[in-house]
Parts: sequence; structure tokens; C-alpha cells
Amino acid sequence: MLQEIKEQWKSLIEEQLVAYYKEINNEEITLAPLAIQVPPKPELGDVAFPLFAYAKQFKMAPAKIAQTIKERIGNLSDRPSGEMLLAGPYLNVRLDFSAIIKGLKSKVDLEKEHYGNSNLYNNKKVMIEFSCPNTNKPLHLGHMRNDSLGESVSAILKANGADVKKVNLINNRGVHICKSMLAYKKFGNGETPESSNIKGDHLVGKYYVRFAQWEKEDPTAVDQAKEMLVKWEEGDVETIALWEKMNGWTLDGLAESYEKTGVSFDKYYYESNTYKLGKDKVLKGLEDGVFYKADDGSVWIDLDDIKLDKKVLLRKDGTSLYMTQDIGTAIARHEDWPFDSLIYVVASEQQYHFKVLFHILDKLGYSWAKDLHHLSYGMVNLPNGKMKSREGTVVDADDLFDNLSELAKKEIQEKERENLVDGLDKTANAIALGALNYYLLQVDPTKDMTFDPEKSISFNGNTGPYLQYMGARISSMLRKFDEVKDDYKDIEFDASLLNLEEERELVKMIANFPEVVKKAGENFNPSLICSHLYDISKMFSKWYHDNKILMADDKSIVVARITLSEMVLQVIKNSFNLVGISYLESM
RNA sequence: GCGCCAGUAGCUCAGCUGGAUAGAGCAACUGCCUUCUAAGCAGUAGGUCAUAGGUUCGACUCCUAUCUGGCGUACCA
Repeated sequence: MLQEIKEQWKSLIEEQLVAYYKEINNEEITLAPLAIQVPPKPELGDVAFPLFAYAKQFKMAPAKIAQTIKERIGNLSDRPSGEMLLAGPYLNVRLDFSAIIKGLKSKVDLEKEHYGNSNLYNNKKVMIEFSCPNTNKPLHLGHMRNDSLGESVSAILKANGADVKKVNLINNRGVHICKSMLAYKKFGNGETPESSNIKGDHLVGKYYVRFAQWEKEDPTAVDQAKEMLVKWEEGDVETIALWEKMNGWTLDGLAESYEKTGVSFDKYYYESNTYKLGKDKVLKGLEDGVFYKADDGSVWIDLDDIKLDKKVLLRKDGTSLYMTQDIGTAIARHEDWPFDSLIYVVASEQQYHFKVLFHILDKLGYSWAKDLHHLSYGMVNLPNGKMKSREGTVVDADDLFDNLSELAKKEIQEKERENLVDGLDKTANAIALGALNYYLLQVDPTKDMTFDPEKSISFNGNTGPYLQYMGARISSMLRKFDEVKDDYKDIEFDASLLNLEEERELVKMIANFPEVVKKAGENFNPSLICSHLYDISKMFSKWYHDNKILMADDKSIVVARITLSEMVLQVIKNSFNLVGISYLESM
């Protein structure tokens, strides 16, 4: 709606430019397409058309061109609605909003929770892999960024029409897994999550750390872990039994964490199930001459054709590696569910790995290798650098969440809103999660980010709770309106009453929402939703503060403003769904 | 060494694919609760957009070089 009118103005101005040029030079001209921009200040209008680009061809100052075109269009009897404003070299238009608002209202009313959705990925089957924990330790902040991104991008892709399948890959085999097993075997004394009262993933993590200590004392430790892996791949009964027990502990613990943080999957893959397929495919590739065998028996690929070095695919002892497993997993997935696209949400440090993986799959002759995409996200660092488990600087996911929830709870109690809220713990958890997700998604996914445990996640300012608070205030107001609704039965919605600057801005942001969703979908970028969400909330807050809505003197104005508030709330709710923030009716 | 990425206010981040006076939040200071939730609103202060060149009517944005930092280049994942 808004977009169409902008386009109409654009075409008209382009038309007039051509006509004007012909008039003064008596020849045809082809012009570069006119740029459509948004003026920096609302009082400058709603759309801006910069005319710099034509100065050379016209041999005329852009301001002069703008003025002339404005006059020419002014003389036309038939032109799109809106008022032209001259701002030096810019020809701006202040749009007539009543028609736009009406159209927008019926669209939002009709589409409700689907408002903003696009058909960008209609009929596309998109598989998205994220989280992918090791079964040797609990989740930390890095995983949380991964999980937030995975969930959010999934929701955004769905909103853009895709058929999305969320998959997890449990990294439950390899030397590192054997490390915690070995340490447990040596130092565990039969301890269990029940006997120690430690959450399973944390208990296993304890032995992973224990291994690191032992490794320093005993130089044969790593070799022992490697031997264990060989035994594991041979199916040694005792090793497998221990492995199953400890994996079970971790997975139970992880399931609990996922549940708490709103993370879920349509399907789980386990490397223990796919590595063999990977191995087979590598051996097949060896037969077909795609790979080669070194003297010691290890299998390699030469990556000279993509200007990289060589990469090992099977160890000399025959066991498989990360790459081998990922080859098998990808193939298994495409067989299970032939996707149009598979997105791997994995940290940027693994860019090389995926470049090579995609290349290998292509070499093996899988045509869908070109549909694989690595959504590479930046690291989460601490103020003094990287998180290091050995130095105990890892920010544990469970601890972080619990701390935030506790803070939220205190805040509710301090405000004496315990009884006004829909369950103290429930609300506190929702606030903690909203704060966390918004914090992690606000930043451009591709960029590294810094997390300061002391002060990073707050509940004031540009934060999740701020947004939830705006939602709750609108919700509260609408409830109050609902009680007296009958008094307004006969009042019709009059869009022309919404002509304050803030109201026009809110309308523009509502109208713009679908484009934001689409762009976020194109770029796999939830931060775009976040900033739009913050902008509209902030604008609403200012408007709400400065103007009476429910208490406005004129009944027609009440209806107009309530209607606008409803639209804003719908956009806020729909945005929440895309970035993992729960909508709270009261907080 | 080579490859990829980044450098914007004291701190954490935006900056719409080259346009108007570079914006938010936090922290600091100042106002505003007999009015729809003060987890709020408004204001003050804070910038040589790492540096130097180049392209252009116009550069935080594009190009080149330099400096700084991160990551990768494992028979770890």
C-alpha cells in the first residue's frame, strides 16, 4: 500500500525528468533509475527523491531540477495523493495517510498473527541444523547464541513461507567423548546424577575437566583415550555400556535446559549413527579415485582445485573424524527429507570446515551440495577475551538463566506486582528468556560480540524486558478499553484523526513490517527484527507518554488511537514470535 | 607465512547495500509519578567513524596500503 504510492511518485518524477529534458534539449534521454529514500527527519516528509544524479546530464544544479520538477508536477491535474516538499536537491513527498491507514487496518485485522509474513520461501523445504552439543559438557553462552539464532531463523523462515525442519546433531562420539568416560572410569567411584545430586550434563562435564587435569600428570592419558575410541568403534561391550550411561546423563540434562529456554527440534541426529555411512562414502570415494590413500593408511582429499591444502578423512587407525561424520550426516539427511536447502548454524571458526565439506559432497557427485549453506555466526567473548573452560571462565547456560530469572523475580516483588502477574516463576522465567534472546539476537549474527557477566543483561533500556513491558502496557490498556467498549459501539474509526507526527511514524513502521520480515528472511538476520521492534516500541512509548489514549477527550479520538494501539501490539506480538520473546499480558 | 572477518561516543551495539546535521542503550548529570503499569518519558554532556591515500557532485559505507585485534590453516570437534 505505502510501497505502491511511493512507486507511483517515483514513476511520475522519472517521467517528468525525461519530458523536461526533451523540452530543453530537444532529444531523448535515458536516465538512471530514481532512488527512493527515507528523509532523516519526519518533518521533511515521508519519502525522499534525491536528484543529485541528474545534475551532470541536465547541466543544472540538483536543487534547480527539484524545483522545476515540483512545479511541473504541481501543474498536473492527475497525480498520486500526497504533498510535495522541496528540500534543496531533494524532492520529498508527505503522503496522505488516511487511505493508507484504512487499508493497513483491514490487512492487520485480517491477517492477525500472520501479518508480516511473506511468500519468499513458499514451497521450499529448508532444513536447519543448530545447537549440536557435545555430550561431554553442559551448554554455555556460546551454545545459547547458537540456539537463539537457530530458533529465531527457523521462525523467520517459516514466516517467509518455508517448510522448516529443525534438526540437532548430537556430537556423541570421538576422542573428546572418550576423555570424560576415561576420567569417570578412573576417578568416578560410581557416582551418578542421583547420588551426587548434580544435573547429568554438569556431572559429565566435571569429568571432562578432570581429564584435563589428569592429562597434565600422565602423558599417556591422550593415548588411552584414543585406544578407547578404537574399542568403541569395534563395539566393545563394556565401553559401549559406559558410553550409553554417560550419554544418557548428558542428554537428560540438555533436554532440561532446552525445555527451559524454549528450544526444540523436529529431529535428532546422532553422530554415532551417521559416522559409519560417512566412512562408507569415503571408502567408496577412494575406490572412485576422488580421494587417495597415504602410505600409513590414512585417507585424504587434495583440495588444490579450490586452492586449499590437503585434508584427512580417515585416520591411519581407520577411525573417522569430524569431517567423515558430517559427510555421512548430510547424506543421511538428504535421504530422509530431500531438502531444497540445508542451513548449518555453526560458529565462524568453522568456515573452513564447511567450505571443505561442501566441496567434498560436490566431488562425490551430490547435486544438492550447492544447496548447503553455512550460517556462520560470531564468537561470544568475555571482556578479557575468549571463554576458556580450563580457566573456568565459561559462562554456564543454566547458571546464567537461573540468575536472570532470580533477578526478574526480585524486580517483580519489589514492584509489588506478584499478584498482578500470571504466576511469579512463570513470568520471571519469561522475562529472563526474553532478556537473553533479545540480547543475543540484537547483534548482527556474523559479528563477534562481547558479553560482560557483570552488566550485560539488564532489564532497562534497549532490552527484552523493555519490549515486553511495552506489550504489557498496551495489553493492559486494551483490557480497560474492552470493559467500556459498549460506550463506543456507535463510533466509527476515523483514520484522519491520526495525524500527529508520532502516529504517522507508527503507521509507517506497521506498514514497513512485512518488508523487515522479508529482509530478515533473505539475510538470515534476526537483528533486523530486533531493531524494528525496538523502534516501534520506543515510538509507541513516547506517543503513549505524551498523549491520552483511553482518556482522550473526544470519543472518536479514543477509537482512532485504540485502533492504532491494537495494530502496534499485533506487530509487537508477531515480532516477539520471531525473536524468542514471550508476550506477557502483565508484568 | 597464507586465508577469512572486524575496528563507529568511556562501555555494548545500530547505521537501511554511496546521500541531508553519524544514531540508540548503558554508565554520568538534570527534570517528570493525585493522569491509561516510572521495567517509563524528556533533556545535558560525550565522535578526527583505526590511520593514510584514491574513486565520486557526494564516502562510516566502495578501492588500495598500513596499523591493531579475532578466527582459521589439526590424524580435536
